[in-house]
Amino acid sequence: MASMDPRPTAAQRPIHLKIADDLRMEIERGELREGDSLPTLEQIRERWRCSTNSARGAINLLKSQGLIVTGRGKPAVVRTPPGKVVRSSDRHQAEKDLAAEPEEQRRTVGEAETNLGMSITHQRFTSAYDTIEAGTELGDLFGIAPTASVLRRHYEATDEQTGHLLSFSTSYMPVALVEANPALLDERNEPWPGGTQHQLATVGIEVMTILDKVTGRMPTTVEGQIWGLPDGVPLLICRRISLDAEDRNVEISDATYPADRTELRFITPLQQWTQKPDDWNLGR
Amino acid sequence: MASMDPRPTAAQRPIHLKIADDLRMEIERGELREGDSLPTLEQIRERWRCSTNSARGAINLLKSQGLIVTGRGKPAVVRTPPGKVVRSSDRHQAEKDLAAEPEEQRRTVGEAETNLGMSITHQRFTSAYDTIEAGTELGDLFGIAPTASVLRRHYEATDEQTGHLLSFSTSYMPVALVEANPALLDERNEPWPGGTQHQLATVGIEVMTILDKVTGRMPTTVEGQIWGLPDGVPLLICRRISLDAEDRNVEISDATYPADRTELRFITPLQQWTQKPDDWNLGR
DNA sequence: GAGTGGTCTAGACCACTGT
DNA sequence: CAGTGGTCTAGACCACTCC
Repeated sequence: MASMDPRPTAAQRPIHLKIADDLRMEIERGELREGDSLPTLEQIRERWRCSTNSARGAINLLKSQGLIVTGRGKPAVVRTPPGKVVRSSDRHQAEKDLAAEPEEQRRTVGEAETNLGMSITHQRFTSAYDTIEAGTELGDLFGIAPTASVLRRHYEATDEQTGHLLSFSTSYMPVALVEANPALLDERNEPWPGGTQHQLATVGIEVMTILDKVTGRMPTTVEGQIWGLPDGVPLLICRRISLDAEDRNVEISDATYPADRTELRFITPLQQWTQKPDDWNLGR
Repeated sequence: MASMDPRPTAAQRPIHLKIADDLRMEIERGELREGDSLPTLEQIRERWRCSTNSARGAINLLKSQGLIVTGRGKPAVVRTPPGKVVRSSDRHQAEKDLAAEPEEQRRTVGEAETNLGMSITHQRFTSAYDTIEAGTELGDLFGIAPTASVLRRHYEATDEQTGHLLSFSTSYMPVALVEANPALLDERNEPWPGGTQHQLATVGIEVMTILDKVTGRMPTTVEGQIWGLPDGVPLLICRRISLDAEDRNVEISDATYPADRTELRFITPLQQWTQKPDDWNLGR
């Protein structure tokens, strides 16, 4: 098997890969720790006897893998991953419970509080509503005509100091479902006390199941800028579908999260065995 | 605000970013479709009047964002994302149900069948057991001493044709929990009919809750090779913790998935409202 | 102002694809 | 064997940080 392998030998392996591997091993062995400076380009050139561009190739590779961060005038340093903010699925039940509370209760728990361990005063929260045609994708999901109207609600929060995004999501609901309560179509009613689940309640909809679909991809250049992401940090992409008692899709929400500072957490309760397996507790 | 912005003007913006943006816009506008060839380096040099290295810079950027794939001798092409394999949390309940079935039932449903829509004959499945010290991280999670023994089970499946990884996971269980049934410590008993939940049943443990923690990061060079990943594809990282009726952690499983071909799906059932919200069904 | 990374050029050679 | 991308060199200039 190894003999069939057309891999280049060590000698002809690209030098920038060799450099990057050596540096990565130093990081993994702890010789370079978080926050430490990497060798300068000059030092890399001497140590591995290569040109500037090859040294840069190695640095770029490590950067694109999220291992280091760089900046003009400063040496590249080993990246210190930020702490992760947890977004747990038990929030779904908590929001449903909240929606059944009387208004004065609901008011006390704001929407913005969903967002991170950051002081609310430093974030700017915006929401915008519009109405669009469903199109084929949303039409299929909601089981409505592609020409039917869909209410699109866009939410984002930004850090006032840095201007960077802190949260970003878009929600879709069929207009036919919510127009019975015109207040739901007006963005001036945001933030709505009790959130989406209470909004749906005002038109007689109780959400019974929530389905989260999670995947990931790299940000575009623009996305990297607006989130303030260093190179090499992926985005987590989450589509949340809310279903009512008849398993109708009543709301779809798309959200993106920076993977380096986000942990999505999902809890699955299992039903108790009605009958234990026949070799239950063999051990005693 | 804009006036304070020290961003370079269009003129002094790095040329490789400009090239990459222009090409990305062509892709987004549909002028370049999936599978289409990008301009050659030569053409880029002419069109944007730059050097080879700058043209390469643009190509590398688009590649690291997962938008294109490249190969020697072939022009770069717009990437066609592979179909996504769904991994749903309802499998947790299905596995629990299976574990309660008699052995002949359990045998019919193999472990390998968990893996993708691929013919089983073309994949090679391996498992390896060893016993390690818990260490502080696992010790904390299991509530055992850092010096206590933990059974580590490693599973992977590879595509026999390409040699690429198809699935990869590592599972941890405290030895103290499972040693009552010595068969559990022997990797020659893999694949175990009924899976981990049945294995735990033989030592008197019923899993009642499963907690999934999901995040993402870029693969290292080696990880990219063994999964056969093109550049610009992140890994989804999933840690699954199984809890018994007393909320003890009884098993921890770490798995990684290539984000471009994986969708993780989580279902959250909500409890019915005992009392409808007081402005229920305002609309009629 | 010295040191550092970021950008850029012009051109060479090699590895691979496809005709 | 022509065309293409991958690697590499040697060196220039600029932007930025830190002393």
